[in-house]
Amino acid sequence: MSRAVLSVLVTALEMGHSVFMSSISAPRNARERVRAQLTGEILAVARRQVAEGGAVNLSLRAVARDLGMVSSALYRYFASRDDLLTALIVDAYGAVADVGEAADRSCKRTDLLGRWLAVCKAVRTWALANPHEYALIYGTPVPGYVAPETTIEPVVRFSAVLLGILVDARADGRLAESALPVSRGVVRSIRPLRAQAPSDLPDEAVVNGVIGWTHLFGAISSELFGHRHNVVDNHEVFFDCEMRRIAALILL
Amino acid sequence: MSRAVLSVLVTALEMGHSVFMSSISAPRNARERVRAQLTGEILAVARRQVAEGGAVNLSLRAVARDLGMVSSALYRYFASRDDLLTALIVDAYGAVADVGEAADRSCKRTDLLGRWLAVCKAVRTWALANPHEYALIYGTPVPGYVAPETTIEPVVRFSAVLLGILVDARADGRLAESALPVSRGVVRSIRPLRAQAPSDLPDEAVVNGVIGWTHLFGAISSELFGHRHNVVDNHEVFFDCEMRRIAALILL
DNA sequence: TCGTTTAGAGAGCACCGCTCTCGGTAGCGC
DNA sequence: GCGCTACCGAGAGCGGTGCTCTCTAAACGA
Repeated sequence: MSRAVLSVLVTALEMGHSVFMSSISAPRNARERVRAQLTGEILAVARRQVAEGGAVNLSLRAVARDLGMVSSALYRYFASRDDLLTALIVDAYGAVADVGEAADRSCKRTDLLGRWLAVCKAVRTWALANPHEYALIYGTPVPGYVAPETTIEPVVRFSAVLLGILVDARADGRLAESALPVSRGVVRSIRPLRAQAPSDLPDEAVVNGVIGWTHLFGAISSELFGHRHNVVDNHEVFFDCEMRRIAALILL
Repeated sequence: MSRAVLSVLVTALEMGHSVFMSSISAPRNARERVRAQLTGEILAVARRQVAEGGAVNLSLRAVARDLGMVSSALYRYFASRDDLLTALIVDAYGAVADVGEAADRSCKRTDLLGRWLAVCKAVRTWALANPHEYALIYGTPVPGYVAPETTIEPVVRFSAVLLGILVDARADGRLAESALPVSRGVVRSIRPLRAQAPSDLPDEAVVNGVIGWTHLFGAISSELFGHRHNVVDNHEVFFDCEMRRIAALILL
């Protein structure tokens, strides 16, 4: 998927376009303009409802009522409740990528640890502020649900942030090397990511990147989903500590 | 909560007793025996339904139909759908504790790395075999849901397994020590767990224990919830690798 | 201006969780 | 052994859900 195509997709989403039912091109006439407008309003109301009561409590009928229309009319814009939820999921992925990129950019390129910690902190802060949207992404997936292609772009964007730190660390000779060798089997197991990562990035760095990424979302989920009840009582302090320890595994 | 009380609770649950609506004592007469029996059947059917379609698709009416009774009759046994789900959640916590304990026991006491890896592998295997029950625990919590006291016991049991490994490592002088000091703030942040852990266990070991625990469930959730799509393609191999790397952070 | 596309309203279907009432019965104390 | 009572299951019903289908009216392109 080319960068140009991606940006069109993103633009369409930002304008409130549903990628699922309407065309991706910009509104050409009044009808399409009002359609885009209403699609955006539906998404906004749905987003607010999810923010307030979680995905379980998202009701098409309630959204319709809120907008002063009848529930069946909503189906002109979203084919199903799942479709509406999917749009919100794509949004949430985008938000995570946004805050991650912003945090990374706010640091000096050479401050590798600072960049890593800033990204972690930014994602956690966003998750705390938007717990239900976080849960949309990292909570229980809907049984039988398959993530649409549209989620690929923001996910790639976020992983690019982490990979960027690793690439710069490599350039500065600051990649950590473990005593544990990376076996051929492990190298093969990460082939999908390997294919997207710069080829001069050592396998070990890629492995450690996945570990860091896993721990980041593991720690946030742990806190947000209540699994640190009776374990940790100052989540922020502990989070900083653990992300530093994970960083020590990756960076010198 | 004393050990004796705990074992009574566990026994009651194993017999299919609902801790929520019926008394905890063993059935004293025929009436209570048949009640316990039916409660167990309800739980079994509900468990199967969750296993097949996830928690979202658990329907009281469907459970009732399956048992040849009318839906309202179910409310004699469980006050609400949430109550029924809660019973299943407690069950799932218990299952995790069970497989963890069994895996730990199957290893030589001095084989610390082996014990850690065995526990991790056992939990992952259970999660793969029972994905929806895993999601019941580590997926999105129901908004407004507060875990009942009953979940404490199995959670403590599982954490005792991990702490046991740390305690034995300490005894054998095989606790890893990081270059990163554990600040006073961090020590304070883990006070709740500190209070339950053996007091001679160093703070750093407790911190690392939480990190290991976090990564274990982070990695399993990552795999099970599909976040390693296009990243890892041999999950088992990578899981083994990452849990070894996390172990290196904890054990010598 | 005329045919076509599109949007919204409304009724309705099948399901859901949950409540309440009512009649029958099984187990209890006496 | 008998009567009382606690309990249990059935049934109807309420308000809610997602989703479908049909109908009318309005906006559009030609």
